[in-house]
Amino acid sequence: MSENSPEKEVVIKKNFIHQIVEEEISAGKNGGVVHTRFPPEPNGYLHIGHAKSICLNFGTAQKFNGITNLRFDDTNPSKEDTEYVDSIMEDVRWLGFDWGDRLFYASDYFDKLFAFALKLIEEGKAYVDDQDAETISSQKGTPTRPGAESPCRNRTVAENVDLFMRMKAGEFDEGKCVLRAKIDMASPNMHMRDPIIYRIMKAPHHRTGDKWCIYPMYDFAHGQCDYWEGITHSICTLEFEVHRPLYDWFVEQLRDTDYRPRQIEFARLNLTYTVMSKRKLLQLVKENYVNGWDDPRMPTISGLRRRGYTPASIRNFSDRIGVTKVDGVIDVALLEHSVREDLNRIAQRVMGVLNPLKVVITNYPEGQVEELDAINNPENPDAGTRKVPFTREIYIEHDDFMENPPRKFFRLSPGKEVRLRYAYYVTCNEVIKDENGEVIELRCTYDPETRGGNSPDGRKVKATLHWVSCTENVKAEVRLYDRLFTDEEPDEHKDIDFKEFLNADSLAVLDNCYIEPFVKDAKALDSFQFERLGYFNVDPDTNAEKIVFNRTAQLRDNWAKVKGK
RNA sequence: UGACCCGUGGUGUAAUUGGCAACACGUCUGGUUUUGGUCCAGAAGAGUCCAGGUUCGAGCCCUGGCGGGUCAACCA
Repeated sequence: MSENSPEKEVVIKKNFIHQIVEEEISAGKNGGVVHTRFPPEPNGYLHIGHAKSICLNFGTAQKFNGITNLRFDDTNPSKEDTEYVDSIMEDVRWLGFDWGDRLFYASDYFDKLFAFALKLIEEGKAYVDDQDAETISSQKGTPTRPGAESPCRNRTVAENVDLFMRMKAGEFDEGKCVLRAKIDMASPNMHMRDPIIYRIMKAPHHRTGDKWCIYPMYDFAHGQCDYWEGITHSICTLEFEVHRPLYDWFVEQLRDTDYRPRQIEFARLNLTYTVMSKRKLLQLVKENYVNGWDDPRMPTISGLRRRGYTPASIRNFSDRIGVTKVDGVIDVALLEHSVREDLNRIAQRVMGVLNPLKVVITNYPEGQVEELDAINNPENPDAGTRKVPFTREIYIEHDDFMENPPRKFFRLSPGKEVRLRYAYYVTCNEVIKDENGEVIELRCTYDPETRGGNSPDGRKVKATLHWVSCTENVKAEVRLYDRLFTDEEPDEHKDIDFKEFLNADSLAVLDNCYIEPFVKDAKALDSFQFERLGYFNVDPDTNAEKIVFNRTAQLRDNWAKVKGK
């Protein structure tokens, strides 16, 4: 894809996080250093919601001359996998961000975390609880009722150290005991009621192998990792807001200087007509409602990439939607607008017929092939021109012909003259139908004087149609996508499963499409505008036998609106 | 019902330290056009959840309501 034209800059409004950072810098906090991190758990593919977070974290650092770490939050080996690690790195890079040499894993800190846990035990701030999960849970209380203290709460330090060492040594089965921070079972904040910080999990870890059979919980790892990496702003989503006191509590136990990372929460992205939770996306993949994580209908970054979205379009989208603590829903139309905007500027134009209707130009010489000049991108004169072959028999779009057209139909109909883009004016003389009365061919005549598309006598036509030669073309399969769900918020219905709203027509495969020869050497992911239709890119399923296109987005279509009324 | 968070056109965001609500998407008009695209011009649409209060003046401050969200995994 050509990236030659300058990227349109979306005006980024100063969001509340920028404002906080700005105030801290002018107050001299952290010596003016801004250091963020993007901390995905490698248990699934990244989606457009993560893109928002990536743009926020990397973007905030960039804005204030800071840097950003990539850190995998891999504290739960039972769910995590290197497959996800690889895809996440690919996606972040593809979006256009660089973490330099600062690639980290929470598992890098397992030794330090263990030592810190031991320190808490020695200070009487943590204890081993060997009650079963259910009992511990029942002692937690409820949001409105305080919890009860565990009978294990007052073990001696020596006892706790011994037990914890034996947990580490693998002497206990999974679920036999846990390490808990000793904070406050009566706290109005559930997360402060002696949270579990280590559990036994006899699963090999994708990085540490069999070294550990106990693993730290998220709350016991995240803030500490931030602290050790010198993170200044730990930006996360709203649901972690209630975790913040705990985050601060651990950092407070750990720190030996004035420095502490600050957790700031923002609202996660929701998009209309889709779902964004990893669990639900995983379900769509596992249960084959879509063809994998990178199915072009998925809101995953890999899906959007395969669909033909550009990194710039996603970054612009992220900038436009803003950052707040209001939990809202963004209209997908805004995302679609962002790709159209970017692709309009950079996409090579080409003509392609998706639903062909054969047209024979009866007064055009048989066997003649003319090479006509076509503009590659009217938005970018530097893109130049190309030749398009014209012949006696061509295909036009079936929708561009109507035997009995309504008032505002400008396209071809019996007796009417239209322009074939970059070619000639043609007039429809005859309609040929099959035994079912379906129109299968048109007989037209052309005006040789109108070569290139203009009439010397100044005669105007109302419409310009795209076309492809019947003999000089590339045959293609084209996959048309529609929204995956029929409901604006498929997972916001109390009693209806989101899958009930799956759109049965979200994918339509057309295998009788003809594209002008220009695309014959196109490579996977190359984007084109098929004039008058939309943006299409080459799917990786393309091989020597057939070229496959995905429709990224349709062009705005006023006729469709008129027709709809 | 405990704690924490949130409440501005249809949607998402703005509104300098309080000064007559702005931008984008969407919608609707019209113009240009060899893409019914792009582009250009314009319109409709909120009086800022409600009620009090402070003030010459409140979307911004105070009080009290109302509405919504999050939190009770050995997930993150």
